[in-house]
Amino acid sequence: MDEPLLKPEVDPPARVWRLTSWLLHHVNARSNRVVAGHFGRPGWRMWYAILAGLDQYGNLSQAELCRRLGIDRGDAVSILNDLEGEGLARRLPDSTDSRRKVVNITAAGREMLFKLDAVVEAAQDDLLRTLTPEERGQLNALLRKLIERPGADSARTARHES
Amino acid sequence: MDEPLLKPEVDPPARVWRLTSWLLHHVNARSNRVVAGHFGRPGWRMWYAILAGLDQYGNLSQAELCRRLGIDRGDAVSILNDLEGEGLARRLPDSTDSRRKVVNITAAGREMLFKLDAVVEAAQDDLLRTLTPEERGQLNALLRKLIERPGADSARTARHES
DNA sequence: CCAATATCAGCTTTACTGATATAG
DNA sequence: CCTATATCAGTAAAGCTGATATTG
Repeated sequence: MDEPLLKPEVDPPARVWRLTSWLLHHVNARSNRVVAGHFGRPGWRMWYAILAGLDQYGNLSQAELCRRLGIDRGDAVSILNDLEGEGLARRLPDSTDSRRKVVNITAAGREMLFKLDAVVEAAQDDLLRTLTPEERGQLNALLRKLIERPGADSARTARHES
Repeated sequence: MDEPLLKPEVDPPARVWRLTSWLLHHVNARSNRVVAGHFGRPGWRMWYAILAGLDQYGNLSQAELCRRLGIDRGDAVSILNDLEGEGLARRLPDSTDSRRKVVNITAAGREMLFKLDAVVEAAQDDLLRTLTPEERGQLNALLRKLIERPGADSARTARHES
């Protein structure tokens, strides 16, 4: 959990060291490894995203949930199978539209979500260890600025604490 | 090349929107897509890294090259096959150690490297479109700070223009 | 007849692990 | 005998595409 991001013998060429995309790639790779290491099995990102979505929005159809999360409907199926298999989520038929299945989170699912909160939080601390709190805020703000489309509702930055 | 990073219907839960790792993941995914779109075929990252390494360091064994770049030796084999097949790199036997093959870049390889410079540069501009030059510099500095091990030679930040 | 839903099967890219023959 | 090199084979995770039966 404390391995260096770059092994000491690594010495990236100046050309790649200049690139935001190269830096992003490696920092991202590390953050993936760190969280995966804490969680102990693969798929944590989707688990977390889906559980978080169910907790926050609740009672959506699978398709609608996936649209909100920006993930593939096909991929979600097998993950929801796993989540349901472990009693973390439930699929119920939609009474008003029998094509749909309404998904929601269970009590155990909420527990898992809290556990994942801690895991993911620890991973952030690990990843951002070398940054001051101010720098962490800056980084998040810059990354959000890259994600937000130019004319989008930027009130969310306020809504969700910076 | 101008698609939004997040589709308009996507509305990430507050839990993931807080996470540096989630933001990194998505920004990184976009930068990958953008560069791949410009380049037209997969593998550009390794091509670029290897050509850049060969250009900057030159005349290294495959293993040493991979160590410097931080990539897998096995993966490099097939990419070097491609590069050699297209006349962009050459493998020569090492006269002092017949286990080794010394790799170097060709004139055509350097041309490809310049072409990739432009491709990758365009992708950065595309990706960072919503940031001011100052913000781009900040972002790079923060990402580098995350990569650099605490006690490492931080002169490289100076060496390689910020 | 067309569109949306949930599901399944398959592919691609990237990274990693392990085995091998050869040579220091 | 042990280590390093180049190579190859196989695997796993994540993302994406396309097809299907069912229902609105």
